[in-house]
Amino acid sequence: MGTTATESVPEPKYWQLRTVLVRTIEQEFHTGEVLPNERDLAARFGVARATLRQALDQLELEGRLVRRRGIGTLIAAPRMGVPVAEASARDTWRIVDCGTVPATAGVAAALGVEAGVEVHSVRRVRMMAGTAVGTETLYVPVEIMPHVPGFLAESSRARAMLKQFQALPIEGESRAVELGVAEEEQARLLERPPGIPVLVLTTRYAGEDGILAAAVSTYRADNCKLTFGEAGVEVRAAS
Amino acid sequence: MGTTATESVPEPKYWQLRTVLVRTIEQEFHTGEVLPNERDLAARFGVARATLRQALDQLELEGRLVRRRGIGTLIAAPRMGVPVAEASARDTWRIVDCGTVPATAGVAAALGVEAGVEVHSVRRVRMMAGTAVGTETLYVPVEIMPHVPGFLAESSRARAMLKQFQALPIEGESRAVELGVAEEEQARLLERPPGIPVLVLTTRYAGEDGILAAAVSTYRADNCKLTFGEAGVEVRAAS
DNA sequence: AAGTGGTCTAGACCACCGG
DNA sequence: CGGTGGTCTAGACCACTTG
Repeated sequence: MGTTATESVPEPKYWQLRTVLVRTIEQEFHTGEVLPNERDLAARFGVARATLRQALDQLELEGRLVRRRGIGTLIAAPRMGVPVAEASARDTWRIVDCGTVPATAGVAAALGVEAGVEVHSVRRVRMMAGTAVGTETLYVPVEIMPHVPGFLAESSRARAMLKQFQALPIEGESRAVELGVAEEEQARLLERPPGIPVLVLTTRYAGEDGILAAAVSTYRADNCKLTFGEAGVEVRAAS
Repeated sequence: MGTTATESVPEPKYWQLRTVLVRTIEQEFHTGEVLPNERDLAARFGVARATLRQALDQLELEGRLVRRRGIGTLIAAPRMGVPVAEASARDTWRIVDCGTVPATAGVAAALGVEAGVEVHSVRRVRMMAGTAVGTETLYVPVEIMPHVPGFLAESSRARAMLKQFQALPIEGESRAVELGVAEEEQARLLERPPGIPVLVLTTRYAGEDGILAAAVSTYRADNCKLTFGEAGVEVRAAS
């Protein structure tokens, strides 16, 4: 409603610039097209390159742009919808490794156990459209799954862990989503530099007597839109 | 900074700096404490202030720091868990305004109707611990709720709309979460400058014959962690 | 080799907060 | 007033991609 016309403090240049760029790319560019290079754009708008880059940073965070070193700045494709509900399709996941280690403080909190308790962990990468969109580490206390065979090759052991996990008497799940940045480990798995923004999804699997397992997933925030669909209510956005 | 000498591609300084700072603030600082000012920190680490700020930007995105103009940089409190399931507590919401307008392209897509169709909208701000943590705009096609009284004061009309919405025969909900930045409107409601990162939650309410309503919410990404099904056993087996 | 985005610097000025 | 973070500049060099 009446937005005050009086700006006691004029908006920063990079934000004005972003607004102009949003309009421009919505009206004059299509997915995959290349913007003029940063030096030209900065000159055209009469700002320093650093200021222009601040505006582009915003647009990249919104998923409107993709910047590729050595190539240029492109209009991004719409974000992929990544279903977070239980999925059967195992082939969209690639197992990375697994292990059995004492729980860190964070993991222990998610599992509702004491820090240091031994837990199994399986790390996977989620693939969509040929690219890595997310990582997941599943944690299950050894007490919950005591009979994981130890003599197998790592990939076989990981599969055994997942199979046992899927057989657990899970009664419910609770999830949380927050913003984070990819550290070295995740960044490598996502094939991106460290520091890229990610959506961090924490899932807790509850049984009758408490938490049976927990998973921490990171999804590329530039690429991905996490979807929580109730199976019956899926909407056909495709047309 | 004596780090590993041979990096095929040495990590950027700001990332190394972030790593150092993470360790420092985890070990030597508590919530609410104030870091040394940026100029001192930059000097201490032997980098330009802009580089130090790049590292602080990362930490702010992760919700570890809060920067206050004129005050300093503080260690942030842990993020608030914001339940996203249906809540009864209406008092945590503050109605802003409402209206009846043609659907924009985005809204139309969420509702599964054609752009331009008339829709009711109600805008609210979600308050937690005395601060605005999120905004929400609810959209319901006029066709679904044809009998909203038009002669009332705005606040009464908004309440009437919400009441009618809650009486709709909703059979299921599907949600999506993605990253965005707050534009002028949301930024004002959140009492923050434009451009702050937000988690954008899109909820679609489905009835038997299609989408009855949709809501677009934005939550401060620095502050908030969206939680789904906190109740522990809030299960909904798809059947 | 030429062109792109990514990083980094040194310095300046501004808006805000407190005493 | 002095101190803080926020913005902006002009320039430099690096890493990556393509021809």
